[in-house]
Amino acid sequence: MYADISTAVAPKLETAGLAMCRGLAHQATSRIMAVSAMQKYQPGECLFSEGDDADGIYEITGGMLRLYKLLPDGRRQITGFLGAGQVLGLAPEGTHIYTAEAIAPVTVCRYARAALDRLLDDVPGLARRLLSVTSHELRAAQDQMLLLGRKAAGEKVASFLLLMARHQGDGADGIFIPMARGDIADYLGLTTETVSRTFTKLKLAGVIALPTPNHVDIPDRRRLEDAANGTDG
Amino acid sequence: MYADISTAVAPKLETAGLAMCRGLAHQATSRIMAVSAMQKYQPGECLFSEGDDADGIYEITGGMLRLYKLLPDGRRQITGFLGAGQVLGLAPEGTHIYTAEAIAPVTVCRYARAALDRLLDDVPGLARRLLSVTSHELRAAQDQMLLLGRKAAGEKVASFLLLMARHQGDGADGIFIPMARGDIADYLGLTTETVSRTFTKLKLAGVIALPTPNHVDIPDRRRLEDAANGTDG
DNA sequence: CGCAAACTTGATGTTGCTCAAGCTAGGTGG
DNA sequence: CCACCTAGCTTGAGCAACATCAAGTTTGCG
Repeated sequence: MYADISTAVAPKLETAGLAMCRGLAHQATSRIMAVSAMQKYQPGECLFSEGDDADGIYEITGGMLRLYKLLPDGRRQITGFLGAGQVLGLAPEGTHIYTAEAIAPVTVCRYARAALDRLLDDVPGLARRLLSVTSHELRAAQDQMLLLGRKAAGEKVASFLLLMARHQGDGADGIFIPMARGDIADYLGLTTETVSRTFTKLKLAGVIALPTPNHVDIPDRRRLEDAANGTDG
Repeated sequence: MYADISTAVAPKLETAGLAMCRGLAHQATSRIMAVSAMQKYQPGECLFSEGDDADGIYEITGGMLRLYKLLPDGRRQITGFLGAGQVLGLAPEGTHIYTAEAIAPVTVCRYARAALDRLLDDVPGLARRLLSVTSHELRAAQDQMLLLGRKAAGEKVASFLLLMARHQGDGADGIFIPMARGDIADYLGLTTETVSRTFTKLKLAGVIALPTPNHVDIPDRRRLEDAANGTDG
């Protein structure tokens, strides 16, 4: 009845090519591809961990993964969920500052860091491309700080659902939630129980429908947006 | 008895020059300086606001400012405090995503965005320099997400004090706090009252001393670090 | 000296966490 | 094909941390 995870979370890889090379000349593209390799990861597998040497940069071509940081006692903060077309692993100090782990089966294109670094001075537009990637990550991080520091549970969950909807192309009412409640909780700074209760409240209020725990229908986008900003009752 | 704000928060501008040009050739430096201008802002004045066209990039040469985002109902999240040597205003979509406002009297060097953008393809190393700036911001943002989402009030305040200490050169025990309790609260996702009470608790526990509300002494750095990670009792 | 802004402290309230128990669906083996 | 088992989700009851509301107190400035 519903699409399974592997098809649902890898919706639309641009047939034209990889995001890393978007807007670059053909010759630049082929030089970049020369230092790349495709890899696959199963759910639960790590691409790299916090503290590892950052010797690779990755672009996701399919699937979904979570990025997170841990405190010494095991508390976890998920800093982002990444899907097809997104780039990760650009570490400033040569060391990864978060762990990257597959949620759904992931395929990535891996670029050797040292080689890419050498191309940086050489390939026109590449640095600008990477700057754009990092700036977008930064923008997302700042939105998330506002959410974590100042939004109430209901607003957090509503914001999360809107993010997922936007991420899945905004077209249909129905969105697929590939991650577990515990992952959502660690992303929003809540507990599993609070996330679950908040889903139930939104359902009872008629703002969303939950045909299965992993599928959310949004009959009225506007009401969800109000819930996300506290602009509702 | 204590240094006033203007001297205390502008400790050590590299005499050699501006951070923007760090590591660049002399000729590159002069081309960058050609598109720059010095400006001053008094406490409370805005360099730019969330949503404004991003037509300038700024480097702080002295003073301190706060960056923040607002929710429609006025709740505020401060995403960072910036001091001498830090760069801001690199907006991905041509629109600023936060407001930048002076806390202490600020002097900045402003680079016209369009001009700097043109230099990007032209001046070797400049793109790399900006990439490094953005990557550091991103790293700070991710640390802050962990703090906002998963740390308790005591851990948040202790982390903040360590950040301030690091920022001020780590040398002496005494650090100067140029911002108000309300600013600290909006940075840590707390209220003014909770910040104040938490200072008092740390003082009573002997972890810090508070000779004035704006001066903190840290007799034992290690204990404060434990408090910041929840590694203490 | 008086005022305003910022800080501190206290009393009370609410949100979301903790602990604990059922529920549901998917997968496995008889 | 069905019973069982497990992992993840949901629900409930009680509680703790932090917010809110409301005074005081201190500090710097005109």
